[in-house]
Amino acid sequence: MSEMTQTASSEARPYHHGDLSRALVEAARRILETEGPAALSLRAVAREAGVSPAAPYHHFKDKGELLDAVAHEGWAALDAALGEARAKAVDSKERMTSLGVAYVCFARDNPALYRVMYDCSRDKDALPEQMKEEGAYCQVRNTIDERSGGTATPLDLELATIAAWCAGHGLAEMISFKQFDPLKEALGGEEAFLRAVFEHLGMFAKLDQA
Amino acid sequence: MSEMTQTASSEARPYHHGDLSRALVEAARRILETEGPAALSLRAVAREAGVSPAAPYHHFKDKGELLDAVAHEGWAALDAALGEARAKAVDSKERMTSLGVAYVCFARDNPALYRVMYDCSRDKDALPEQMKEEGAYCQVRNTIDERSGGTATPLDLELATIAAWCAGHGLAEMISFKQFDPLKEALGGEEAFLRAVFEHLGMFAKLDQA
DNA sequence: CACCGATCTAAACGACGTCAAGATAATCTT
DNA sequence: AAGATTATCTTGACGTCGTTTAGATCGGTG
Repeated sequence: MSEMTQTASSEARPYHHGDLSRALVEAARRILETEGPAALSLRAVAREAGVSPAAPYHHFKDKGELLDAVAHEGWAALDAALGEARAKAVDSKERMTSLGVAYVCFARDNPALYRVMYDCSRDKDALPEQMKEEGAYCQVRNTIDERSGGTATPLDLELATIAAWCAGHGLAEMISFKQFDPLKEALGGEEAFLRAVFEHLGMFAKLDQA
Repeated sequence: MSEMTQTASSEARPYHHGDLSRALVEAARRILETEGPAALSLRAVAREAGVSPAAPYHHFKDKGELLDAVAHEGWAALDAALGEARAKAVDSKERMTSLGVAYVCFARDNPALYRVMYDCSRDKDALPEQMKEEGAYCQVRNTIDERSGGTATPLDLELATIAAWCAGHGLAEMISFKQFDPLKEALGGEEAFLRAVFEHLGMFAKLDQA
């Protein structure tokens, strides 16, 4: 089996790595966290994993495919984060806001990973299949459905899910702009700011009045 | 003065271009529209403008500064688009939705430019100054203020503006995913889809009930 | 007219993504 | 167990990129 996850500084590695695919993805995530998306070159990933620049091509068709793998892990992590938030909130009314806050916090805490996730999606003009089957998107839809007491029509449910997703993503992209720092302070912290914006969105006005 | 906007194929250009800054920005926009953001290299821009790869450095500190100039024009174009939409809508209730639709349509019709606009903002962790003074952001705030009859507190007004902006941006980024194509058809077109989502956002529930 | 600063070119550097050839090791066949 | 096959990794190369340095060219000022 594979030894430790190994960086370039380790002792001599056997000629065959053992599990280079995995090591490359982990190296990529390490670079993303420490140096940001701009530093994420294929060569840098290979360097970090301690292999030659051409080695990754035996495991991924090209750079894009490696990033796809990274993005896949990102979506899985987001799924998990939303799942936790959903489980914690007891009140159905509050659960939706918690979900939104959790989404934005994930993006804030993993900005580079979040960027890669959407960059990959854009290249394929589609959100990952992963989301369709019990992924993050479904969690949002289920939470909304639950909140509406199951009375929402499929169309309304889908529209509400899209609306919520867009609001979350939009806020996730805005939250890092320092423009809003004074406002965050005035409201007593970032999470309070998030909750205030979500409240203003009143994303479920239509469902509530039904 | 400057001759025609000139591509690489034109007849011999004088050694000094005349207005290379402008020509470079225009060349960049041309490349963005025809070949997309991935093809937008400094060298390609210089090629398109018919100058050497080093020429741009006498007008812009680096590639980022050229993109800043492109982004600046993008924000101006967005301002104009929102201004038009705002002027057309007579009903105060409808005006807000029209503004949102216009925003998303701008992003859909100028996807590469829209991307450059936000990429530049991210590099500076701030939306452009441009927006602060009668720019797009102010137009949204003014429209919201107008709608609330001027009764909204400054805090509520700011939060509502942020909420609306996030919703618009989020929807703008999602609209291109083909995931939602069936839904668009079901609703009878893309604009109908946009309006439906905006309606579901009920972005002004809080202001309306006041 | 001579000069000077602004503008452009030519040539080079290192880093990048990618590919073709060859080396090495694990696995399969007999 | 020995040889053949296949998967994996390295070396070296190609073209492109952003950027810098040195030199060529030109417009305007004395």
